[in-house]
Amino acid sequence: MKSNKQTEILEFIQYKIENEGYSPSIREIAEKVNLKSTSSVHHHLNNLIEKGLLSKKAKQSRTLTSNKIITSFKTVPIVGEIAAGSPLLAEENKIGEVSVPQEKFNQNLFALKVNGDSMLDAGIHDGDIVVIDKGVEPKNGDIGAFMINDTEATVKYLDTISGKRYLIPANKNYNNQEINSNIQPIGKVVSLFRDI
Amino acid sequence: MKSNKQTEILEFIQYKIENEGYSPSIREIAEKVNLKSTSSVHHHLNNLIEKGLLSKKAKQSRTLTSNKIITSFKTVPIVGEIAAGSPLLAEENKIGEVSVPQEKFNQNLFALKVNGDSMLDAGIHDGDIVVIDKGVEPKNGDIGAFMINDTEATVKYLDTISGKRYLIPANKNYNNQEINSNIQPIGKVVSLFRDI
DNA sequence: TTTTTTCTCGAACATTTGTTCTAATTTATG
DNA sequence: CATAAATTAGAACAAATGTTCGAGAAAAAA
Repeated sequence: MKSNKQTEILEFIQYKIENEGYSPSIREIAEKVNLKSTSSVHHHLNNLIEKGLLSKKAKQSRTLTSNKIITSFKTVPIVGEIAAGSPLLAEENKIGEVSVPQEKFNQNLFALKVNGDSMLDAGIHDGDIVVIDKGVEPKNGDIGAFMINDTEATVKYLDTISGKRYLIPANKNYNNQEINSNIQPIGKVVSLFRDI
Repeated sequence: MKSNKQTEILEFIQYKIENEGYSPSIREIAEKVNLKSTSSVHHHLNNLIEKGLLSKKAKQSRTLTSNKIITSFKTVPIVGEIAAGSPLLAEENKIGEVSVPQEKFNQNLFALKVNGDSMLDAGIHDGDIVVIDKGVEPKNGDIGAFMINDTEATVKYLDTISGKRYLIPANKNYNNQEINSNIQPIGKVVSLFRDI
């Protein structure tokens, strides 16, 4: 039976963290929820911590954190057009971010804005954002991201046809491209985002 | 010319906030970046604030916030298959979550797992997650979510053909469906997620 | 009602923490 | 080298903040 005051306190803490970017102090909480004594708040905080709804560092100010059980997401940088020579993964080229479930993938993620319609038949449209896992080398049948001549990035199917490996677009207006030393795999495409 | 120390400080603050959930104190920063005096840190903090890279509340502890321009995300529930009669938007039916940029949309968002390939030519595949804005009524040409007979949800194009309004699939194997009183618009499809 | 538990208050205390000032040190500049 | 500017250190101070204790008030239970 969670008391009304404690709900009030919890919600204020969450509001404050989300909107101000830092935890409220005990006195700020007291004022907000109309408690005259800091020890009253202290009491409720300990209660909330026991219930597992809050965490804090002892004797340190403004270290309250909410333990709300939500899926944890991480942000992934979207790298824009790739200028010749500039490293693909540099944060400097960031044009945006996407948010992906934290557990799902490892650390080596980045995103790329798709240019053109060469993968249209795979449901990948111009302007879509694809998330690429650098830690996974694309295998036959996978959709991968590849670097061409160290200047251009492209997203294509990878497959082997009569012993030779090709980048294969999902659009009949484009041709297969045999893989040579100028083409380096970047990673596997694992996720896709689209604004409609 | 951003000094090395200041970069170090900025990165530590960002790291701390992201991983611990709250800002470090000045003394914690001093120890981390090997400065013996709190005033040295104080000096650099003011510098970073002048440059617009940081914010803080004066005389209040642990209120440092990074001004890094990042998109803020919110989570949206994914509602699964819709059983007859059960309300579509109930959190109880949640089978997952997606994360979308906070500013972009209003509050009335939920997500739906796409069943079937009736929108294949629009690049919407079986198993994709579509985000639906309940606050926006789909107009002609939009992709919308619709409730049929209060039991089934579907995602289709909406358009008017010779004066009559139709739900139009993006797949030639499916037929248009004239809108009658059994079909209610839920909202507009605004975003799409796919795991590949 | 009586008893018990929960909640609240007030005050005092100990740390933590931000702030300020001056001087020493280092680094850049001419 | 001499000078100026930037960086760092040290100490002291004031304010903010978490913590604790005892007692009273309110609510719940017996």
